[in-house]
Amino acid sequence: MISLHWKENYTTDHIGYCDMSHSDDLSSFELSEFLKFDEWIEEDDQLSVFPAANSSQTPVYRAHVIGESGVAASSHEGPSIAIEEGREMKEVKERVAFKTKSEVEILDDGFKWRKYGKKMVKNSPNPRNYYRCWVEGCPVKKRVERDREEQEYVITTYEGVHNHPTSS
DNA sequence: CGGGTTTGACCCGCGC
DNA sequence: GCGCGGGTCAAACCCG
Repeated sequence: MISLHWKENYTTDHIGYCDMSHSDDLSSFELSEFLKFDEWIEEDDQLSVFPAANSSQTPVYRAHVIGESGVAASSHEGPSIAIEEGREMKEVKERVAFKTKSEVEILDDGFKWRKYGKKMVKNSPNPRNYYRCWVEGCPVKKRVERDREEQEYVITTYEGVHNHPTSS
């Protein structure tokens, strides 16, 4: 039913990010299918699903999991959105966060990003970087910061949905 | 010279 | 109303 696969240029060092292809009802798939792929995801974390920007014909959705542990303190808001086949997607401010084990903070996720800000966050020795999607008219933004207590992890927060296919 | 990045200023919502 | 924290702007800066 649900098959998961890592983006091919990611190694097993990277967690919490994957594409998901499906056959039937998206709103009722088992969260537990996800769990075995990611030790960070908690049982009661919310799952949000939205169409991945890709040019293929088969319906491919990108899924992220958001939970208390992965959300920057001030930005927590329920991202829950259910998508039904053939239904128009609801207009919501989509905001998803995931955590990646990595030494570098520049993770190639298939999109081009343009940095527009940097900020020191309170109670953290690490700066937070702000990026906007490079494509004209695309509303997507992302924040990248290193986890406060687990320095080997990078927290990336996406906001919005790409309105174009991935370049590169 | 041109584009993206840097970096301090600015702005805005919120709690006191 | 004011100060603080977080997000954004934009002019200077950097590097090809």
